Amino acid sequence: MLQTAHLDTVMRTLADPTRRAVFERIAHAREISVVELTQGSGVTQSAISQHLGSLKRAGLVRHRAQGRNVFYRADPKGLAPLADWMGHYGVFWRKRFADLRTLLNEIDP
Amino acid sequence: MLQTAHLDTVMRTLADPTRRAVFERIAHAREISVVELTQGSGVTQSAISQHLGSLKRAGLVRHRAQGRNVFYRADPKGLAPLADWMGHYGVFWRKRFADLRTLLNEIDP
DNA sequence: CTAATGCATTAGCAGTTACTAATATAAAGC
DNA sequence: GCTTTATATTAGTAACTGCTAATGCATTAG
Repeated sequence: MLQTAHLDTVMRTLADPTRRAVFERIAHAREISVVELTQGSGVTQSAISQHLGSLKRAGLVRHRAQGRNVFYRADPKGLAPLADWMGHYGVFWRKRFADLRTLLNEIDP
Repeated sequence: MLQTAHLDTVMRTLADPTRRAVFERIAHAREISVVELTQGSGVTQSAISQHLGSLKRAGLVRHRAQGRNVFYRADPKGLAPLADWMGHYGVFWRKRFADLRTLLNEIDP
């Protein structure tokens, strides 16, 4: 399934704490350059660039080149596979909860 | 942060497709034994057992021993850190996951 | 009791990954 | 022009991970 493959990519991409921190900084800033992301990250510019490549391939961020800078911004749609996956659990746990309530009401009306 | 450490564990645990598949099977069944989980999983019982250990440590599942069987069930609260994290992104998701978070906290198995 | 079953644990290994260092490219400043 | 700055890419490496095979330990079956 293509859907599942995409979820796989998103999950694996966000699983790494350093990369997730990069994503969070991008998401909280409207737009941010690679220099800024590198500063205070604790890793080299190379590492940041590689993480950005992963985030980009996962569809979690977009970028825009301006002069010798490249600005990154989060793509809200990128989290959709994860949101869908979690939403699914919300639905059926709600249903299970409802079933349990029904059962309890039948036992003790 | 302890919260962040927990999210880390949950994310890393669910990132592996095999392990996530195990979790999904557990969640969809009310209760399921290790034999059943092993059947049709494509991996050995040893692998399943190790995945169950990870899921347990991440707080995503609970278990109950009965005779020589061990039955696993999903702990809805285990997904709370993930729902919490996702709630920080976007208006649409914030509302969805605020509701889910409430639900997860209401359930006490 | 002995054999078989269910599950967990361990060791070892192959594949993956996150990192640094080095290098390439291109734009901006001098 | 030459130098500096911003980013990407590549190679190499140490650490991690998910797997199997082997083993141990209970519990049930015969």
